[in-house]
Amino acid sequence: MFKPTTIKDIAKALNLSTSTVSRALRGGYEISEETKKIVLDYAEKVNFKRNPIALSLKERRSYSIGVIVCEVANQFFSQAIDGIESVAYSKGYHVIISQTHDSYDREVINVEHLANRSIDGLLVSLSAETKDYSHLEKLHEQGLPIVFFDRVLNSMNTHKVSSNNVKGAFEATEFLIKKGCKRIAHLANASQLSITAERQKGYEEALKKHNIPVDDKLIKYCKHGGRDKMEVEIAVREFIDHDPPDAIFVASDRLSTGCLSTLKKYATNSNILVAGFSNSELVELLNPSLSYIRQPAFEMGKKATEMLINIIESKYPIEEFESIMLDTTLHPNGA
Amino acid sequence: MFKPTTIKDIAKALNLSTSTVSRALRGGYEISEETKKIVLDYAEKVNFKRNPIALSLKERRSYSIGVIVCEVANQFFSQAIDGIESVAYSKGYHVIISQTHDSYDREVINVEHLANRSIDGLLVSLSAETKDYSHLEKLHEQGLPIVFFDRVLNSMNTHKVSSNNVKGAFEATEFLIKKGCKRIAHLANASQLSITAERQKGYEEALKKHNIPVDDKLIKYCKHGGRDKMEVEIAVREFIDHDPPDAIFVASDRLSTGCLSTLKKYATNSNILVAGFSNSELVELLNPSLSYIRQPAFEMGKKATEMLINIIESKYPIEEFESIMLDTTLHPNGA
DNA sequence: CTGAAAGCGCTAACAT
DNA sequence: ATGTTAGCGCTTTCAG
Repeated sequence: MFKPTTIKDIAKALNLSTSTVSRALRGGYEISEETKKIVLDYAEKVNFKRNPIALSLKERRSYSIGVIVCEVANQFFSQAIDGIESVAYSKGYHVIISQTHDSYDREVINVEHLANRSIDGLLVSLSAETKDYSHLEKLHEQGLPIVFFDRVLNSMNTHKVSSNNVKGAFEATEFLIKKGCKRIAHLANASQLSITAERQKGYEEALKKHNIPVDDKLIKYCKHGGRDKMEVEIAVREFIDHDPPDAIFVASDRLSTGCLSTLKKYATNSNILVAGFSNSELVELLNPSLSYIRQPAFEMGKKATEMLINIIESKYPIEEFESIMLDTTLHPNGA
Repeated sequence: MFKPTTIKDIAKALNLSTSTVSRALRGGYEISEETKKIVLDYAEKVNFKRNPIALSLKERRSYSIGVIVCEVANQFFSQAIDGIESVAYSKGYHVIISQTHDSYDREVINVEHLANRSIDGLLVSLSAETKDYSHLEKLHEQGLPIVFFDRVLNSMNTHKVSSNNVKGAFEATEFLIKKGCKRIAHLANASQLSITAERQKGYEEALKKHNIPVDDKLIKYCKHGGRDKMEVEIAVREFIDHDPPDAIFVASDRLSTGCLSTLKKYATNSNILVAGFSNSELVELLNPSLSYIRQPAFEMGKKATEMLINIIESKYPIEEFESIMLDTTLHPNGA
């Protein structure tokens, strides 16, 4: 069995008390250099590691933070996670990742699970299906630090990090307009998500600026965020099957690729331009091609984590919360 | 601050002893139905959750397993992780994911970190850079259960799960040959990886079967597994810059896409066929197109996790270890 | 059927 | 400078 050396083992072997060993190990100034050296050398020799579980129990904190995302396979989220880890590790925190696959049920289960694991704080990007927020609100009221990123819950009073979705969507839509498109459809994510409303706003503002009427029939929502491939295919086919648009503005990564697949399958020579949010590294290789809006995912992950650790380590309850917004970049592509 | 209810709180509130509460909570048969009901109801009411950290300390195990992969953004690994989670969750284990980004240093740090977090077992796919295995061997000798998947360490006596790389590579190479290709290059991963040797073996066997000589100049290794984009670009350009091959067989996911990018950039109309390992869901949309070998990633994750939990929960030390091999599937594509 | 007490590994008053 | 002790939350003998 896996039975690591404990402080007690060392104390016994060296004929010292556990507290002396403990203090020597953490370099307490009250311990003589001599003893310190003996202890340190011996600890080294037997490959001693303090048991973080015991520590957590004592300190009532685990030095780990939980992350709730829809899926790590999505490049936006894996890049954000890299950002999260970079900050967390440097401050001595462990990161526990949990995927909802855009399912509300999984989100509830995972949040509970993480809370049970005594995490010190939670980084959340909501699942596409989530409409009821009580699982998060309950924990927040109990004092668990929570920071939202990307898909935020506006009604909760805490730090939030997102990209400037309105502006990003506006730029992409205007780009399509300047390419000469008049009928621009919008393939959107689940309607209750913060990003959905924001991106739709940018889309509509661009249309209005250029005197193109907003047509509700040209807007479709995918309530499972594209987790179900068929829902994307159905939505796109409704666009193209009669009176097709000359462009589609797509609101998120998984939807963008789903949209391209459908176009490739059912509208091979259609010349429909597509612009959409995507952080995939493969975008440049795609055909049909995709003009894409890229979010500063790594940066967002970093910022959110810094904010979270600030709350966790703050001596006093925080009253003032920030909402940070980072700019996206548009990458034109294709004909 | 975040201070959950404890068993002690309940005991006090109900005027019982902590042991009675503890037993009632876990349905101990020695407790009267009446008391049990009172305790359960009250626990429900105050939203009591047992503290898993205290439990871990007591039981000397954490019901969590660590996973070491190079990166979650790689679809092969994210699919494998889904498989891992599906088994782990159903058996009551938590999954802690850790990325090496194919760096040896990160691998060492992460392994130590996980071991310190008192995980009950470790699932490992080696980083491309790793040549020294003492960080893993040390833990294994101390009794930590370890199961390898995909990039296995053959010299360690434990369970292993991989796909049938020799066969997969053979089929892909033979497919290229049957397409009429004669000069088939091989873009390989770091030479010390198990998968590299196996896939090269399949490649060479296919060539030999069809009486094509193996040419060392047509084989290039990427020692950072493509983490450094330039290394892929350099390798591919060496292939194509003079006397280009008519096909390239690529040994892994990141390399496959890197190879396509380079071809798109420097050999747009070359007609070089590419076949490679990839579990990306975007493959069908790529241009240039890629014939791909797909690994049963989800299945591999499941199997590896089942094996790991078997070791963890086994009453007796395990002596007989298995090496499972799963079949890949070839998906022809393009002209 | 219920309670008291010890112990998991570690730290931190509080002695000495 | 070092030792003793209590306690973090929970389970589990051992008593009653």
